[in-house]
Amino acid sequence: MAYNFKDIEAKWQKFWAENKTFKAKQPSENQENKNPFYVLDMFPYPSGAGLHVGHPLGYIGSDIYARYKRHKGYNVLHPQGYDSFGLPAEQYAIQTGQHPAKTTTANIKRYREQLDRIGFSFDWDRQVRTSDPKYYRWTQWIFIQLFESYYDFDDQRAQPIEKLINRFEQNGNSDLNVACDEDTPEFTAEQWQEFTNQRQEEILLQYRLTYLAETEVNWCPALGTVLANDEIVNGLSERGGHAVERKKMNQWSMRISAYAERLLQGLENLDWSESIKESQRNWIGKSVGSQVKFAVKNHNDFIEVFTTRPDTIFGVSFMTLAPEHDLVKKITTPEQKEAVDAYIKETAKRSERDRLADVKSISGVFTGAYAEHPLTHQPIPIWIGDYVLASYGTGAVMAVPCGDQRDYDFAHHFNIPVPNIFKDTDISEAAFGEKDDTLITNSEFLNDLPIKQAIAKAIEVIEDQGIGKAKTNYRLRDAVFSRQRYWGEPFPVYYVNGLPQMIEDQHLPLELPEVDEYLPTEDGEPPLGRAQTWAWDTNESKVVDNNKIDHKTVFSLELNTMPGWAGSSWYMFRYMETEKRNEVFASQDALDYWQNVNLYVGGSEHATGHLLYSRFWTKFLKDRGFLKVDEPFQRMINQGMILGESAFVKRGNDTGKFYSEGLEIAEDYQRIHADVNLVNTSNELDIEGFKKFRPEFKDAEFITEDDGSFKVSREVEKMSKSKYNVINPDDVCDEYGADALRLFEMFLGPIDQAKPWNTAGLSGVVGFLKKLWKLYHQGDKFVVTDDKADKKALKALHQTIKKVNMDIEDFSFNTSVSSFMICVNELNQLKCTSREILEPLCVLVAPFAPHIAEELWERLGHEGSVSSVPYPEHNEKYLKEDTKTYPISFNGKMRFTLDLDLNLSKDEIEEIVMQDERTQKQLDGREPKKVIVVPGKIVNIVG
RNA sequence: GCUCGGAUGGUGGAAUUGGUAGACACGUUGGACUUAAAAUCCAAUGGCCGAAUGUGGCCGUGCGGGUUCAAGUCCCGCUCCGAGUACCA
Repeated sequence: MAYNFKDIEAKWQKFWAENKTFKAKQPSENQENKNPFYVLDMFPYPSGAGLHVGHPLGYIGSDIYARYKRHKGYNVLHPQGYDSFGLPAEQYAIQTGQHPAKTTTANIKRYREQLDRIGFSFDWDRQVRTSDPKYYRWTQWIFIQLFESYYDFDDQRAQPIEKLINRFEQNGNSDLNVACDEDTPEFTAEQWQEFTNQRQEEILLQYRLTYLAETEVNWCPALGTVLANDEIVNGLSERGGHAVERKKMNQWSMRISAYAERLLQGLENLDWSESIKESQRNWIGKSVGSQVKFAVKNHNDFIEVFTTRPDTIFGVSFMTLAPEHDLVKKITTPEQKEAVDAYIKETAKRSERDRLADVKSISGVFTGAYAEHPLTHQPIPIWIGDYVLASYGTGAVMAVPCGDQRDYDFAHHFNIPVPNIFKDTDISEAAFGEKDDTLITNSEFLNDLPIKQAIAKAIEVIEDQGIGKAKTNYRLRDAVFSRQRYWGEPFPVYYVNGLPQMIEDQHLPLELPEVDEYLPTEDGEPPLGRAQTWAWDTNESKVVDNNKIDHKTVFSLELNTMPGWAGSSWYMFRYMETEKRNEVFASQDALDYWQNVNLYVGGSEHATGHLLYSRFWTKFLKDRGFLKVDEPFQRMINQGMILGESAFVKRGNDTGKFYSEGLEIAEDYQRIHADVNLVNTSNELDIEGFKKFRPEFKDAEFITEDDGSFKVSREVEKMSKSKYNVINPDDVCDEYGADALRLFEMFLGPIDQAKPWNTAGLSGVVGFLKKLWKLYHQGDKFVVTDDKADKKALKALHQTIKKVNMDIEDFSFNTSVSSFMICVNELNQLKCTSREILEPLCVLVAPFAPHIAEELWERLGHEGSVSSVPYPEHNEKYLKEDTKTYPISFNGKMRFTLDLDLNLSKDEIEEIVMQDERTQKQLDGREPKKVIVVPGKIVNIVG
């Protein structure tokens, strides 16, 4: 019987679904007392385009691992769900008027169908959707917990806000070491008691882990909305090409900066790639230095700067403020006002990224004001420049042009003096780069000190004189948490006298209201501003019509929604719960049992977003006693992207004719994407199909090769709908089967690398599956014998077992597939039919190609699924070699090989090699200088 | 710009982590089977040169240097490509 993947795959997918083969057991159901193991994929955003072959790459890898762990006797939790809030659904809603919930549901259905065809061992009973009110009820709940908490640096943990209020009442806030806004005023216990309730609430907001603050956004006046950086192309909005400017808005923020140190330290114990950990380290950006105050002349103000190089303080020749810095307006002199205002207006048009990336154009304006150097008391001109960002550090720098290239360039550009404070150095061409042994000069008490000591001394003096203090700074900024969007979680917040109030836990979820359109309102309010029924009745504890707002018992609700990362920051814990999802985000015994994700698989592009926010929320939930674990993802594997092989046709600019790739073309031409589904493996285009593919090509003329074929050129690009290079996994499953798709995706290369998809290569794994099937069959008959296995066959099998076990642990699946091929080729050659070989082989391939394995397992006479059968383990006795083919090298170049007994000593090997006539021939009479013998590896003769 | 990756035959990639570069596949070429095609099987396949039923030589892992008996692998300096860059997910 021929290998019929269609019937086999449908049969076993049905079997798995009906028998709930991959259901993970909760602790109470876990009679066999298996150890838990949690394998998780980063859940997908269900886009309208559906899955392409790039998406399942990581899922296949994690599925192999999950199946492997089941074979190893673990109770495996391997769930899947959807990150179903997001911009694309909202964009689509704006264009079509369709409710995003509707399109999202349809997209999810399509995703599910596609996923089901690939044979994943997901426990679908546990799926989550972030846009489901039953789910986001708990996202809102976590938000409230954050609101009700502050961070204590002495305890290194979050604490309930009541504890802080208590401390205010006892001692005021002067001797607290807790996270708060920079500009929080000091007060005594007496003052606190005398503050109005309103004032107290305002102060508490400066401590809460989620708080309201003015933050900058990309505002598009024409669209009346805030844009993501993604929606801005070359400084203009992607939709409509309108101008975009930076604008301050009052928004919710998350005080993630309080966790900077713990997020940094926690990386040490994670089994993640060093590169991702390094990215997070750099993102958190810890730097040690000092904060210094510069008084502004003729004003009662100070400019605070942070510097990692306080030793260079005598090299300061100007200061630069971010154009958005609060002091700018205040200190600018009347003469400079016009220039400063114009400059601020110009910078408002540039994104932060543009400002940082552009190091070539130097721009800035003098404010007319001077600061006083805190040590020399000399006047220092204060400039503004867009290379300084308001959101980083204090938004101001003390410029030391002799030591910092940007300051150096700025000084030269504006003819500002560049005093040199580095002894015996040349700064005529460029700023001086740091060297440890350099001495400081022209710096009073720092003279002739090397840099390290000068830094220490400078901090000492700065602290003594009360002009600053040692400080550790982090680049990590608090995360803006408000979005002016419809399709996100509503905040469980209403406003009384402009102050936020939380809706009580028992009244959650606060569900998204209906709106007539998904656009902002006329006066620039977020889409929720369109809702007619969006007010909170505190007596009834429910949402009521806006016209009932009386600011006494009925108040307006928050109009912003939460960002995409809200729901994805805690979903890994939701999967742990099955029964009590309405009562808790996850129950304690489930959390205790599953702990955290043992293996997380997803893209490295989330390095500093999702992966940092999830760690933050996990730490917070642990601090407040809701979790026992400090980290969400213990081990992580990052899959690379699968790229598409785009096809291009050449179209003449003048004649509009299409030319086959090999032809000489007289006129200028354009390269146009052709749908890759219209091109065969020999790069020949289906001309008729192409004419139908886009109506405007209907009557086009095609100039073919001499043999009548029309060829396209190929180029590797990102797989995307707009490039017409998308390969749909459904099509691959239809034509070759899910097992072939799974094997091929793994065979393509290392899971963590980007690599192009090439459908032609599929025939390799299809051939393998056929050969595997053939091993168990003779003609139409299933034939497996109880014959004693051949020694060679045992060796082939056990080599493969050893290799595959190692490979799975290392996530090196491409080499596993290779070794399966080698093994099957060998067994076919040996005409092996022995059960002793074929039964373990079947289990061995099961995680990779589960459908064919289940079928063969059944044919081998077993009942039930192969998926929990113990995984084969290799036996060294079948692998033992007693000889080794030694490469014999001369000066590092291999000249011939020699089979030698592995038990030979170094000297014996050397003797045999030297006696070999080929050695004498190579040496050609020369006397070797040295003979290097590495037993079991190599012989190298030097001379 | 900054941060993090990557680069090996015509193609995807392998190389026990410093020890025979190119495993395994795809593709190509030749052959077997066939009226023919598909499927299947067999053989060859990094480049150049030399041989001509001898198994030999040179070059070769993005580029330029270095360390070493030995470098795809380690070090220094570049080039190009990809990802992230704080409101895409």
